[in-house]
Amino acid sequence: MKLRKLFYTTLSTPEILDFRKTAMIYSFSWIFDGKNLYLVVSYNPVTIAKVSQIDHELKVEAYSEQKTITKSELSEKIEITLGLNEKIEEFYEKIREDPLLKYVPTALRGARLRSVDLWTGIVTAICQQNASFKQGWTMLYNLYRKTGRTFRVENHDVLILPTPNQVLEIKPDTLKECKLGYRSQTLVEVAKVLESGDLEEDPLYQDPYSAEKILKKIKGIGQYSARLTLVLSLREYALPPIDRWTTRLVQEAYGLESRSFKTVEKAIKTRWGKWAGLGVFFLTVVLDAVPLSKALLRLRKGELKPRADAKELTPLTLWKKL
DNA sequence: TGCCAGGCGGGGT
DNA sequence: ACCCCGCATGGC
Repeated sequence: MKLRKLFYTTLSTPEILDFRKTAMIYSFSWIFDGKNLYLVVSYNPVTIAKVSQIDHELKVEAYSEQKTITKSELSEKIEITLGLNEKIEEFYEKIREDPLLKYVPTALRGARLRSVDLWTGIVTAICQQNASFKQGWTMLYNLYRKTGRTFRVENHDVLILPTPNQVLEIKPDTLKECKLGYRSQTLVEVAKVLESGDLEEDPLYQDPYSAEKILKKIKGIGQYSARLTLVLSLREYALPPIDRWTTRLVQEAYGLESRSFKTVEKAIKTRWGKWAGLGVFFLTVVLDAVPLSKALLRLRKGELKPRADAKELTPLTLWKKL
């Protein structure tokens, strides 16, 4: 399906913005092509923004099945998606000397988190459960490729995930081909909940504690997945998603006696404050999301910058590989 | 082969 | 409250 161009607008950028890195991090090839970032702005009607940087502005072109969005609505959407209004210098101030994140303000200066919609966020989190980074991103890739829909923006194909309703229609064999294993049941659970309209979205946007509680009601969504979803889709950083990987790295870096959840959470909140969730996100980027044993070796050697030359699959090279 | 990986829920204390 | 186990699947 080819989308029609509606209009374009421009957006002024904050002083600290590295558009290229922001666009690259954890993006598949259909999201970033090396120059343009393709963002799903709406599912109904499907509307995609093509974003590129020209001098000190962002050029934002809207493509859609139907004209319903206005220039100001689009601008606001892009600002939120790219976190252009976040005072990232406050975060940098907190982590300037941090044993885990000290290179974020330099090596990744201006990189922001590219947020996604709630549904895409939950699906992403499910794929990260009890699997390596590589396996998790392969699962998500399979879902897009085998069950997603393609929309053409000029000469570029943009994939979007099936809607919850569409997930419930996928044949079991097709879902199995995506290699989610037992996680596919959770995917179906989430699709059912979103489709039923039972998910109370309002409290999700009010305080993070009730948001976490609401998401955890879904069978298969625990604390980690709930919090990761909040980070990825609502830019809610107060509650850090803590997994085995983060736990061990934080324990080692800060010399914690215990690696209990409470101890690790407290250490993270103390160091990174209200930016805790963003800190966990960037921790995976600076360590190229390598498996735990390798990550620990890198920490001991002080190799806490992402490898620019990486030939492997990393958060920064995903767009070239998948 | 066997074990582990950005978890999770259920059943045992 | 905790502790422990099984759960698909792929990679080593």
